[in-house]
Amino acid sequence: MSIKNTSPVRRRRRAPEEARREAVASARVLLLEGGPTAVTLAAVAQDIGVTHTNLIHHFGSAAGLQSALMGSMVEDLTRALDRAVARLRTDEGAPMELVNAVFDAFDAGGAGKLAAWIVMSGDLSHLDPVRAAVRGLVEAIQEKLGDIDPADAPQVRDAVLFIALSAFGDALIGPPLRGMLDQDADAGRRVVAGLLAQSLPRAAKG
Amino acid sequence: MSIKNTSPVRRRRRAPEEARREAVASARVLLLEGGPTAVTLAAVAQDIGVTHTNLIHHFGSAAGLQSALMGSMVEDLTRALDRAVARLRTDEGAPMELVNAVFDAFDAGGAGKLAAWIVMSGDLSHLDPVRAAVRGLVEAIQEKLGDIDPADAPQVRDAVLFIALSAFGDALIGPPLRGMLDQDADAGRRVVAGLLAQSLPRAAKG
DNA sequence: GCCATAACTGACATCAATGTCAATAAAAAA
DNA sequence: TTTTTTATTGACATTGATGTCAGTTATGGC
Repeated sequence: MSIKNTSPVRRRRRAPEEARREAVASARVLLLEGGPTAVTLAAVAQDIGVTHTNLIHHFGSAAGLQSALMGSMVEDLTRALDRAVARLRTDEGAPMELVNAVFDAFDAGGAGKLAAWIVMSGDLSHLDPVRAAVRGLVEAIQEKLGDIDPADAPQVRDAVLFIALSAFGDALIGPPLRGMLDQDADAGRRVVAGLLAQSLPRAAKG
Repeated sequence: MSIKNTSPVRRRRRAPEEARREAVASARVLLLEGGPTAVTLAAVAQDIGVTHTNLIHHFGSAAGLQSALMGSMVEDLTRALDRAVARLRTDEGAPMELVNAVFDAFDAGGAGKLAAWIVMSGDLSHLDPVRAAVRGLVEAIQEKLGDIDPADAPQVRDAVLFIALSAFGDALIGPPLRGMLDQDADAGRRVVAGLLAQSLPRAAKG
């Protein structure tokens, strides 16, 4: 007679939001450590201790997981930019503060690298939330400058474009490029802040 | 009795260098059109009309093909930077010329996107040839400025750093970012050139 | 012309990633 | 408690990318 040794396997069961949160967090680490190809269902599943089928259940597909990852990191980038805006609106921060905030936004959690991945993958729709944050940055700077000559308004947009391009570039190739030029880690920020101080239109401070 | 219908299949046979050149050219197009995941042995093989086994024969492995692609595009980037240096040494070019040259170098043939791919893939050794080109750029600018105060030397390195960061950033996210700010296609170059004119140390022109 | 070299191919084998499906177990609802 | 819902799993199937191998054909050197 065969003994049915059906020892009931204990399972942990998390709320769907928690399950998704855990998976996205793991996927983010994998992306930054091993690049885009490292983000696979199997890798994430093993990392957080579930089966890859479980991930498909929660995200629908591998593309769904990647999409959720993009959304999460774009959200973080947007939040970081919004924080920079808020700080700009309250403080009397020098240009260096603004530059640091934007550089940090692109650097923290590999947001810059992720943005590059999104661009290279082709679907730019994930970047939509960034648009509002960038425009908020423009408005905040304009307000901070007080009443500026309307003719100087384009300069603010130029400044934001320049800071964003530099911060993005720094997040991706900053380390190797600074190595080529024997520059320290803060060189990018320092240079950009210096240029910004020269170029931003002066205005009557509040 | 079976008739051996061995109609001899006609094959074309190229010199190995030509075969490699064709494959790398195809791989580059695939990379820029479809992103890193689009560069597969099967895709390249079908594109140039050979079998994927043939590519393995010439490049040893898929990684070998990717490495050759990286080498090819880094070579192009280096050449473009060297051309910018040469132009800088002969002409009386305005800052805008220099900025255009560097922006073009990162833009042409998707060099910037490829550099991002290399960085995200993790093996930075492929970027080694760029180091010499970047340093050459610094020296060329210093010569062009003539005898500058030695105390101003760091400013040249700073200038190269922010031009390179901006050009690289522009090559990757320039289009979508400019879209967010309602800027035209030349905005990035214009802003950087303007800042450059302000920041470079003045010196007695030859 | 003849032969050695190597460019080239087709037919496999392998592995990883994705996805399907039925069954199971945990939690909520009744 | 009983029922329903659903998070979770294991056992498949499928597809694509990579790689191996033996054999075939083109080309240069003799």
